[in-house]
Amino acid sequence: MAKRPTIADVARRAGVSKGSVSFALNGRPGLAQSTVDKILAAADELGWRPSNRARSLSVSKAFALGLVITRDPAVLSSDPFFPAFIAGVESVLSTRGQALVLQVVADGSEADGYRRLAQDGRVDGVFLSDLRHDDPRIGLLVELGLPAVTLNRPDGDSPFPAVTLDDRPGTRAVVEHLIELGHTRIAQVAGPPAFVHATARSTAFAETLAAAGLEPVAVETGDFTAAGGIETTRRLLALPEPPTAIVYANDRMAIAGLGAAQAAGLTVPDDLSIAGFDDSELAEYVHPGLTTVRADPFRFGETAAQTLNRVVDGDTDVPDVELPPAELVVRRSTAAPPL
Amino acid sequence: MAKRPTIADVARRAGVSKGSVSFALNGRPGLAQSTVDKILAAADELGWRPSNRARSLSVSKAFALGLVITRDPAVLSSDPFFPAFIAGVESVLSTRGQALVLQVVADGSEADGYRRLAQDGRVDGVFLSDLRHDDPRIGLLVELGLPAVTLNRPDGDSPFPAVTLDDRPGTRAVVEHLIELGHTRIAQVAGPPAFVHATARSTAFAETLAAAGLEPVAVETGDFTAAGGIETTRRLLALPEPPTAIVYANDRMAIAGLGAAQAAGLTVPDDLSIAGFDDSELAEYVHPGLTTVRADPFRFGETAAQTLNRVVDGDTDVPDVELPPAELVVRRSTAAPPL
DNA sequence: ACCTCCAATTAAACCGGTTTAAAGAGCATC
DNA sequence: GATGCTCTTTAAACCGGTTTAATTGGAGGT
Repeated sequence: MAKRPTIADVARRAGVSKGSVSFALNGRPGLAQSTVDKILAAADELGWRPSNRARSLSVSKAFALGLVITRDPAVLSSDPFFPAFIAGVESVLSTRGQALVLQVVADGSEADGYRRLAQDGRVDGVFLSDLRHDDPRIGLLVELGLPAVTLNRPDGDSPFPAVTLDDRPGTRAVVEHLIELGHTRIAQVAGPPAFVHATARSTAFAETLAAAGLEPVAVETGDFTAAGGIETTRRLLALPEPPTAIVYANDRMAIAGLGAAQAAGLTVPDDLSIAGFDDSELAEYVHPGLTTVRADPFRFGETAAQTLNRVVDGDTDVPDVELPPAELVVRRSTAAPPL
Repeated sequence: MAKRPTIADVARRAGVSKGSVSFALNGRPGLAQSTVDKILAAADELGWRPSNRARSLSVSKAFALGLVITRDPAVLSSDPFFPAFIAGVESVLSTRGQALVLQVVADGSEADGYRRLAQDGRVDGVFLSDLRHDDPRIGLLVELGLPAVTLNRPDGDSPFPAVTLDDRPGTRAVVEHLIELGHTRIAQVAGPPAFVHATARSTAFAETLAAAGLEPVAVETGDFTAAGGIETTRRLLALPEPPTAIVYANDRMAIAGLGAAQAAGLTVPDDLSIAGFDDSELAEYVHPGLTTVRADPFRFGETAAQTLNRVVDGDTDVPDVELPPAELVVRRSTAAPPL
């Protein structure tokens, strides 16, 4: 376990100064090509890689990006979004020698998470996920001077670029699909209205129905968890005139709702049609297969990382990026309503 | 956005030298109490927090731990283990001002992930999850000189402490539960035999059956994914004498298997009993609720982080830690076999 | 042969902490 | 009053890079 070589070792071996090694490594002009070659060869022979720690200190950068997620079971426990999103982020970071730093915080104290990342200088920028209406984190990050990219577009002013994926076309497609099947009594289980993406799905739902001259049987507000899916579904099924189709704001609630309907003695899709949102792994494999909307969280992560890196690199006025909208995936959980 | 204060600012304000400030901060003896108070007061007034970067450089520590996970959809996509595990890890790290660095790597190239974390000096230690038989990563980490803790006990020699959760009692309980219900034709969908925890569950399954004088109808090897759960279940149901109960090595395969059975026209549990492993969120809410085994990944993360930190802190001979075994959760997916 | 100018290179400061060796202060001892 | 000893405190080196300002050497011009 010999100590790793330092820049001084390389300099000595190449017969030049530390500064020249630094120049050669960073491809800065002003060095003769022959010298550059000599230095790179020496570095190679010694297997030298510059120390991140030293570099971090002298250039005041962390070479890392941060993601704060809440420990809230609703978001954390089995959300299909984050793992794939993170994989997408990493696919970008690994090519640039950057790392991803995770902060998991207690529900409600996300601010502390960002503050910690900033004060410790652990990261050069952060991802702002699960954007809320009038999200206080935007102001916080401005105050902390921490670059960021928002996932979805905030409603207020924001100095940060946004990477957006329009949930509305997918939701619209689901509703239209149900209407085409002949449904007129359609209900929704929405997500918490505090979230931007939850309300986007909700308004798209309402607007599509309205465009067809229909109105929702009922709209229940869930919390994106399976438990919430059960509870809201039970309420909908207990209505004097229950819906013949339910549109859920995510797959977890939909799969739980499917279970609730079956537990209530209903057959899906004969008695009740059910649609989700996400196309999570299990959606395809439950019985009946879940009609849902397919997003691409991996690509979301990839794009978000690229965008954030442009900001971090000092690019001003990085434009928002719009991802291709999620598309409808029709499976067996939706069919014509009972007669 | 004034620049953050440095140790020199604090020293000037307190009228002492940089060194004294450092001593005071780290609670080292040799300073008069009055001086310590004066320094801490000055630090407080300026809102000074030592720079992690500078500290990292001078003490050659990263103040961070690392986790490498594979991008393999089988492990990544909706594994209920990691998010909760990570939350547990963070609950420890956040109190110590440490960070968690994530590396997501392409399937099969985990070695690169660890190598990168080590060479970049990003972390002081790593978690070794999803331990395999004769896991090559152990040798790699020894070679890299990177401290680690293994999740489960490796079969070969290992210089690292292990945090273990015995899967066998839980599996045994499931099988005994099925036997008590009257099942004699029990099959298993195992995990990939390369994984230590997969074979632990498999041997416990086989041994418990054998102890009751039974033998498995069939053992299929799945890959922990929902798709694999479907496929193996179909094969089991197509046997000339199909099982009356199937024990799955995780919930994802079990839930998919449940779907496959229902799609084949069977009623669970009347025609077929099904049991999973993990007690993931959806287990409770699918129909019928899944009988499974409840592990505690949060606590696993917590304990692993504490243990790894002892190693990182230079404690030699940190003992292995055994977590309380997972326990059986009986729901509606298991019942007496059909007559 | 001398001066100028430019390209290539280097010495040294710097980032913000930690740590070691040495200096200084205060007091008892002889 | 000099010596020795402990208790505090400090100056300076160090971690391993980056960056700026200064230096060197050689080519080109007159």
